[in-house]
Amino acid sequence: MLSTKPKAYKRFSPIGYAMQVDELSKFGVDERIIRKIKERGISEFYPPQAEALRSGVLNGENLLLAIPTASGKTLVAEIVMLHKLFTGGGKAVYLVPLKALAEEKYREFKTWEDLGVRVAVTTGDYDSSEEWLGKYDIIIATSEKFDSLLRHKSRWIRDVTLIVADEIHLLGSYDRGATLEMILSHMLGKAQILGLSATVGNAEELAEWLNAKLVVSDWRPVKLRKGVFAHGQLIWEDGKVDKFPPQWDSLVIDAVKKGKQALVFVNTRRSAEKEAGMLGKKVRRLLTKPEARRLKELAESLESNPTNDKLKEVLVNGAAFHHAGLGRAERTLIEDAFREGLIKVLTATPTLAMGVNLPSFRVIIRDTKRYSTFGWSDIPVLEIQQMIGRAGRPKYDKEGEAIIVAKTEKPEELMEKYIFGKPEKLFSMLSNDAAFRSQVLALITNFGVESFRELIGFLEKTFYYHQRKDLEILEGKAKSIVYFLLENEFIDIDLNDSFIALPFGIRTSQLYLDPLTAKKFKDALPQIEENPNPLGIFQLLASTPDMGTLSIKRKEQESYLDYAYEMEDYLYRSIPYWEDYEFQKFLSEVKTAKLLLDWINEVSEAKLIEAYGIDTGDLYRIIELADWLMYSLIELAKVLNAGGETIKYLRRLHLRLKHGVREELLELVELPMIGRRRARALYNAGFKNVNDIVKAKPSELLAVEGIGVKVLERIYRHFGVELPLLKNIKDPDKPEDKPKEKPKPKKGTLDYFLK
DNA sequence: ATAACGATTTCGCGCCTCGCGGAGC
DNA sequence: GCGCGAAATCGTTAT
Repeated sequence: MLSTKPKAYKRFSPIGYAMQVDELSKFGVDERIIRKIKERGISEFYPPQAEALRSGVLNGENLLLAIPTASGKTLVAEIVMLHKLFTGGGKAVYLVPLKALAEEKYREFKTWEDLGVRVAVTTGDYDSSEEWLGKYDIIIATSEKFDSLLRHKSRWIRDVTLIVADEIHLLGSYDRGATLEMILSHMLGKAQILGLSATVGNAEELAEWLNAKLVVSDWRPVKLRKGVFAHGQLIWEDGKVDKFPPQWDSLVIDAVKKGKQALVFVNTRRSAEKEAGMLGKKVRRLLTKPEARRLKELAESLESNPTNDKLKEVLVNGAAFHHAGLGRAERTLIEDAFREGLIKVLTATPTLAMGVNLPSFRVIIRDTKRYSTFGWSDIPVLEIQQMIGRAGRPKYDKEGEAIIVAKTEKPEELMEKYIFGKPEKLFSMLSNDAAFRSQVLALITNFGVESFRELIGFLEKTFYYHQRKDLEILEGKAKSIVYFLLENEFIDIDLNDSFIALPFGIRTSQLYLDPLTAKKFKDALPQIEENPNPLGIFQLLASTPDMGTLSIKRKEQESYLDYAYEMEDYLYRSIPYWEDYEFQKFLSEVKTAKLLLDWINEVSEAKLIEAYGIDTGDLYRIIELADWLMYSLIELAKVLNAGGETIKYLRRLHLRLKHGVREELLELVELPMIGRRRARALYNAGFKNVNDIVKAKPSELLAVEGIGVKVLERIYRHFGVELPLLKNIKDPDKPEDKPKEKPKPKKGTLDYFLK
C-alpha cells in the first residue's frame, strides 16, 4: 500500500526556511489565491507555515501540523483548502470543537467568497438541510455535527475531498475525543486530511496513524517570556528575577500601568468573579475618561439579571470575568471588549483557553489544580501550555509574558513541569465505554456494517487499534457492546450471524443519543403512557447520561427528598434508599425536574437562578438540553409505536418546555419576538390568541408592557402587513397575508429565550 | 456575675465544561 | 487542595 514513511521535521531552524507568498505559484497555486493573500498585507510566510506548505500537503498528502496557537495554522489551512478546490474541485470540511469557533472561522473564510468560493457553517444551532449544504464548497462544522451528517448519509459527503481537523489533539478528550477519531477513521483514505494540533507528547504516533507528514515547531510570531511568581519574586525561565510586591495582583496592576492587558486563569467561577472584583477596584483609576464612559455604556447595555449584575459592577472598572455561567451574548461582548482593549483585566476559568482566540500581553495562571470527576488533579501540561500560548498580541506586542503563580507549590517544580516539561501523550478515547457504545451502534445501524468481522475490520482502522495493537481487547470490548445492543433491541442478528439494524437503533443513532438514554426512554414508555405528567417525564430526562446533572447542596437534600416523596405517584421510578449509590444522583435529578417544572409554569428567570443556585448560562443550557431530549423522546416514542394520545401530550409538553410557558400561551409564543414574558403580558392584557392581536389597535398593543414599536413592526411584518401609521389595519383574516415561512429568532442568543 | 455583642478561630462544604435534532400547504 | 461563609469559641464591655 502506501510505503512512504511519514517524516518528522522535528528540529528546525527558522533561518533559511523563509518563503515568499509569491513562491506559492511554484506549487501550482492559483494566482488569484496568491493575490488575495497579499491583499491582506502578507508577503512572506512564517517559517512553520513555509515548512507546512512545502511538506507535500499541496500535492494532496496528509499533514499533521503541530504548532502553537496564533502561529498561522489557519492561513495554511485556507491555502490548502482553496488550492484543493481550485485544482480538484469537491468540498472541504473544516472541523472545529466549539460552536463559537465555527462562527469565528466562518467570518474569516467568508473573505474568500470574492473568488467565488461558497462558505457555510453548520452546527446544532443552525438549521441546515443536507441539500442546502450541498451548494457550498467550504463547510465549517463541529465534530459532532459532521458525525451526525455522516450518520444521516448526506449526499454531498462523497464529494468531500479534504478534511481539516482543527484542534485535533482533542481526540484525547475524555467525552468528545472518540467522535473526532471516528470521523477521521471514516474519512481516512477517502479524503485528504490536514490536522492542526497543539504540541502533544506523541505527535509522531498520531501522524503515523493518519499516514501524514508531520511538522512540529514552537516558533511564534510574538516572542514569549515565561516565568513563575512566588511571593513577590518573579523568576523568569532564563533565571532572571524581578521584584514585585508580595501579592500576585501586582502583576496585573503592573501590566495595566504599562498600558497593557492581563488575562488571569483561575479554577472556579467564584474565584473568577471575586478576583475580577478585587482587580477592578485597583485598576479603575488607571482608566481614561473616554474608556470609563464606554465601559459604562457597555455595562448599561447588558440586560439585568443576577449574573449580569455582578458582571456590570466590575465592567465599569475595566475588569470582567468569563465563565460558562454567562450567557453567550455576554461572553462575546466581553471577548470583543477585551480585544478592543477596553477591558484591562479579564479573569477566566480554563474554558477560555480552549475556546476563541483571545490573546493578552500578560497571562497569569493563578491555579494549576482543578476539581474534576476524579477529585482534585493537576491541570494537564497541554492545557496550561494552551493558556500560556495566549500571551502576546501579534499586532500590538513585541513580546508576551506568561506567569504561573506559586502558592504552596515549589516554584522550581512548576517551572519544570509546565514551562520546560513535555505535554502529555494523546490516548484514544474509544476506551471510554459510553463513546464506544454509541459509535458501534452507528457503525451497524448507519454505516452498513453487517457482521462482527466487518465491525472489527473497521475498528482496526482506528487510532485506538493503531495505538494498542491488541486485537483481543478490542474484540472483547466490541463483543460486550454488541450484546448490549442485541439485548435492548437496537439491533438483531439473523441465522447467518448478520446484523440487522432495527428502527429503534437506527433512530437512536440518528438522533445522536447515547444508547443508554434511548434504553431509559424505552423502558419508561409504558409508564408514560399510563400516567403522563411533566414531573415524571422531566425526571426521566434528567436521569439520562445525555443530560448534565445539576449539583445538589447538602442542605438542599432533605427538602428535595421530601418533595420526591410528596410527588412519588408522578415519578416513573421508585425512590432509592439513602445508602444506595444512586441516591445523590437521584436527588439532583429531582432538582433538575423541579426546575423544569417551574420553568414551564412561568417562574421568572431571576427566581429560578436564585432558587436553584445557578447562573443564567446554566439555565439556558439545561433548557436547551431538555428541549433536545424531549424531542428525541417523542421521536423514539413514535418508533416504538406509542399511542397517538401520548404523542400529542408529549408534543404539547415539548412546546411548553421550549418556550417556558403554560398551556394557554402556546399560541402567542409562536409569534416572532414574543417569548414567555411578552406573551404573558399580552395575555393578561386580554389578548389571548393571535386573532385578538390581529384585531387589536396598534395603540392598544403598544400599551402592553414590553411591546414597543420595533416588536409591533416585526409582528405585523409576520402577517405581511406594514405597520400602519397607527391608523387602519388591513383585514388580517385574509389567508394570503400569512407568509409561508415563519422567521425564527436566532437560536443561541439570549433573545431566543427572552424574545 | 452575666448578658450582649464583636472579634477570632474552626469547620465543612462545594468546587470545571462541551456538543448532539429538525417540521412545512 | 483550598477558599469561603457559617458556626463556634473566645474576649471585651456594659449593667
